[in-house]
Amino acid sequence: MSDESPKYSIQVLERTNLLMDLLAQSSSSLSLKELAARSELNISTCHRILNDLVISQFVEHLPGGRYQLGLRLLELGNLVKNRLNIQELAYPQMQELHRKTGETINLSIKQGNDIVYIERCWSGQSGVHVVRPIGGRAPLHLTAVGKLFLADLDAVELLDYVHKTGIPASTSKSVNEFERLKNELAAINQQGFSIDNEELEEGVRCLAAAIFNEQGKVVAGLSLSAPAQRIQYAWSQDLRRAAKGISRELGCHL
DNA sequence: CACCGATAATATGGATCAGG
DNA sequence: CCTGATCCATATTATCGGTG
Repeated sequence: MSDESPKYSIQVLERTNLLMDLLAQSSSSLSLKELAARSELNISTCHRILNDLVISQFVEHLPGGRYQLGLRLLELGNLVKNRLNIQELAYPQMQELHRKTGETINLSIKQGNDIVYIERCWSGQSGVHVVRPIGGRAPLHLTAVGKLFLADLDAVELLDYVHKTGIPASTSKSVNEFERLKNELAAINQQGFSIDNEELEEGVRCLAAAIFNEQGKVVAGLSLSAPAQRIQYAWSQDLRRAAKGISRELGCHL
């Protein structure tokens, strides 16, 4: 998680956010004591904040005293989701790509220094599939879609990203030096698609093509992920074609 | 319009209580 | 005895009106 948030000016909001993040990171519910320990907040501070979150239903207070994220977040999340109509536009194309390749097709957008998966097309049948959860995140420089966004940055913004994150490696194949990354991004802009060659996860390769808005900015990426040996590089052209089609529907005329 | 700063309002955390 | 809930004095913070 790499969220370089500007400084909070209201402390409780920062703390509230911290508690919600802790709840989000935990797979199970957490007790007051655990939350206080992990957040390093005083137990009574924790208790008060959580109490108010329970009143607003951002957090649920389970019998037994444990806390978990509440349904209110789903309500709000759905409002946001409805706004992201890029998914609707992209979905038919994603289905088509999936039908043709048999592999998982993802749609992702950029948020801070990460990409977030917002839509997915796959079928559980036959063999191993690479499936990332919707809402899941991954660093820009380690993913095919992320590199599309990086390739769209100017030199200053790219340097800024590199400094802020330190472009850490995730596997032995990760590109974690600035020069190599820069060269790769230049190549991406030339060829119109990007590759993640087992850089985020061993054994998994991805191909991706960018979706542009009416101003010609990259707003999302269409990607295909599969076990490394199954990837066919010809698919990158299919991705490109599909991404181009979606871009046109978004009003991009390039 | 953004930025200060005094002050009212609030959050804090140690202490204490409750209950299992 | 341990965890969670509540209380309360006070340190910290948010607010709002003024100023450049």
